[in-house]
Amino acid sequence: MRPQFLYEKNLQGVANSVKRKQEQYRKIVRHLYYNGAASIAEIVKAVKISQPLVASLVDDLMSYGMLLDKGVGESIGGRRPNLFCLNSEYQYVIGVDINLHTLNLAVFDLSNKQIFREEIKYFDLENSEDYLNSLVDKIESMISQLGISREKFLAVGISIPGLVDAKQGLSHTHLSVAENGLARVLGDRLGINVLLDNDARTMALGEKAFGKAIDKENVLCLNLSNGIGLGMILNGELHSGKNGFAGEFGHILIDPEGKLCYCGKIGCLETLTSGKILVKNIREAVDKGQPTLLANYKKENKKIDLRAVVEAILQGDQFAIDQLNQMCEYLGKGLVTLIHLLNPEMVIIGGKIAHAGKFVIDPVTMSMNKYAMSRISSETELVCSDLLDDSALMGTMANVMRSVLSLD
Amino acid sequence: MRPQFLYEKNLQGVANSVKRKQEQYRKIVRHLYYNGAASIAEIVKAVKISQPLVASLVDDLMSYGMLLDKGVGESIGGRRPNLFCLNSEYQYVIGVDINLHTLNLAVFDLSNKQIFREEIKYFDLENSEDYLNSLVDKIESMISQLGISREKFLAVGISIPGLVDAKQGLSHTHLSVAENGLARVLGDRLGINVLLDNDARTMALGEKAFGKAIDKENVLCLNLSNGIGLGMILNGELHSGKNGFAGEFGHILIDPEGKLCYCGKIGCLETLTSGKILVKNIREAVDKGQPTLLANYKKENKKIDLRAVVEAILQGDQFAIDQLNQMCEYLGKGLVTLIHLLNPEMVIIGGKIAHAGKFVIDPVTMSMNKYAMSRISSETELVCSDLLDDSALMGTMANVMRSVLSLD
DNA sequence: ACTCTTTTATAATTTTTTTTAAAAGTATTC
DNA sequence: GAATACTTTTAAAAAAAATTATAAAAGAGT
Repeated sequence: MRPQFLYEKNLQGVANSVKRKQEQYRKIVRHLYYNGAASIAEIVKAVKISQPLVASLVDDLMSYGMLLDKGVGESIGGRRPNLFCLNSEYQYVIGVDINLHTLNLAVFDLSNKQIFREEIKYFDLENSEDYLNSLVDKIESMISQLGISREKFLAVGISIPGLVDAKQGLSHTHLSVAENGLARVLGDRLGINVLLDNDARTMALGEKAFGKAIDKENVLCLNLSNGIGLGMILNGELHSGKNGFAGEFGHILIDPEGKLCYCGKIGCLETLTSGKILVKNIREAVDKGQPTLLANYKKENKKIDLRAVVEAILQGDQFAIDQLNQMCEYLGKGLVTLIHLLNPEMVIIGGKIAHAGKFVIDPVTMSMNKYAMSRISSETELVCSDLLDDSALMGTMANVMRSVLSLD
Repeated sequence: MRPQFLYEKNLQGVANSVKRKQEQYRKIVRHLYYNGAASIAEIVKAVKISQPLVASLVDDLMSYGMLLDKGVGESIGGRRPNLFCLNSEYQYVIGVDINLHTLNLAVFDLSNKQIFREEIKYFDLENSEDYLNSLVDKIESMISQLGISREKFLAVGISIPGLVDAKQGLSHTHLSVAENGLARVLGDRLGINVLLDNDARTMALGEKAFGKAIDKENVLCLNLSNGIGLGMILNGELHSGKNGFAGEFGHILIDPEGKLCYCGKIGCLETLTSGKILVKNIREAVDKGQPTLLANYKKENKKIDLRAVVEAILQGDQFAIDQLNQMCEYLGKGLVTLIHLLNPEMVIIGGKIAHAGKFVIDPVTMSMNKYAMSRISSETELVCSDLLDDSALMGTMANVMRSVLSLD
């Protein structure tokens, strides 16, 4: 059986019995992917198929090379079970995390291990055929470098900033040169299925699958870097809205008397809270002679960017901390709106600013305490991501597997 | 077979085959409830069960009296099909719409027809054993008046304002005298299962099942009366949040320099936009001698309440329209936040103010045009409910049937 | 009148489950 | 420390359930 069989849903002109069998296989693979090695008995309970049938399905999957016999496990008071697990080398997933200035690539095996990882700096995102070509080249060279045959790749998962319509595979903000839709164009060129989504949403999927949102049903994931992104897990599912435009948290109104935003509106959250603003404010202060660790950067002709600011904060730089605190007051205000509307159980802060840890969490918490109805907000936990810079990349893997193994 | 069989999910200590059969029955009943009369062939396509099996399941349901043979239908080029439909008198649902000052009661049959309907005015909601008793009395007398045996009632659906945890059957804001949870207490007293939810969410369910949200996946329903409620359909499902506190739209921040809200925060949307404020402002103006149709009300010693204001607006009262327009500007601001965050395909305005029709829609639309990013908001349709005062009551029916017929 | 459809009923076959039994342990008792 | 009782896991046989295939019925269109 071809590896791709998992991917082929909604098969047409195929007997019903074939579809049903596929679904049964998928249930088993799904369970093993999400829960690790299991005995026949455990699978039976999880997938609600009878034991003789599960045994024969597992046999089939073993004969295809998709499952491996891991030998006997621990007994819980009777005969010791035979454990089975996914053959992690049976298939692979390519993860592509597109950022404004860098590109992260990875290849995952079915145990979610990154068997290849590359960070390409100074890979500036631009809407050109050239960018598209070199993106394809990078992926192709990764594939040939690994020497894994193309059929072994289940899909390519892509994370990209801006407005994305995942259902249609369209990226509206970036790479609109791909006229038939980015997913389609890349898929055709690579000969591998491509799955696309917005960076904040992809991060949310990463957190749900591998981070702090595991087993949570209503979680908001903030991507705090130069802008503000929001990915939402609601009722256990990623929320994308009608056109995939959901999550424009950066452009909600916070200060009606505030500054003009680049989006044309006044007082958007992003005019008050964003990495870009933070850096800008600090640069201006440094120019005016503000004493701060970051002033040394300038002397040494190093660039004061967001990474540098976060570093300074972690080193205890008083001025930078103050600036962040101010920002967090506004961010808290915005978050309160989200919490009042959606009553999530957890808010996860990710992106570059998440590296600041308690230096973000504490002031945001204070702001929330001030502005939120405590009955509602007290049910919401505020934490920093522990996947950090990896969350989008891990999210691409999560997105692919979620799509492939979904049961609908 | 007892009518209640549909309701009994997660049966324990029962053979798997029995559960599966129940699920098959439920699929068929579900299809007939949501789509009306159908032939065996149509059911086969919809529920994905083979034709011989569907035929025998339908036979069973007929013999239980749950289904009726509607005779032959139109041919589409071959033998004319035999149509089957739900026996609408096989079971009934009680709907209870609790408002601050009135109580709406109804009994629905399985064709969603209100076979009984009563509006009880001056039935002020208060947190007392007395209220609970007279609520039960009203329901009991309705039941005995109809002469339908208790077993025929599938469930009681209740809509109530305030914070509600539907999963647990708890009403936090009102009727907390019911110590074991309102749903439980009423259920025990009535001897019928009780389903509880917040009024705005219940309205959203009503709109999704019977109103303008049919076939839509992402819809926001506003309950604009004395306060502001919000019910959200996201990814086709009602969103309640972790504790059922989602939808506190009235308490999102709109004006940081604004007035103190009764919730303790400053500048909440409800301090700027709500029926209560509208009425208050108009009353004050009337006292100061403002020329308006509503001034006559005062002369005639009639009360200036929200209903009167809406009436005046519909009669073209310039001052009242102006006041509403002002309110709508703020409401639009708030809605923009929602639309940016959730990218819904439709926003439905319900509640007493929805009676004003275009007098709300137009100014809110204008405000949205001003404050929203048009790429996102242009995908969102803004309409008034056509269920109007019935939406919560219809929603209780929808809630019960959704719960009973869900396939999980 | 004939062919072509669609719907329904019946028979045959396949699939799946339940039942039963065997295998391989653990815990306990004497 | 072996024998026994009790578990859990797996395998095989028997029974049940569900589907596919086939045929018949009932009508539409030409």
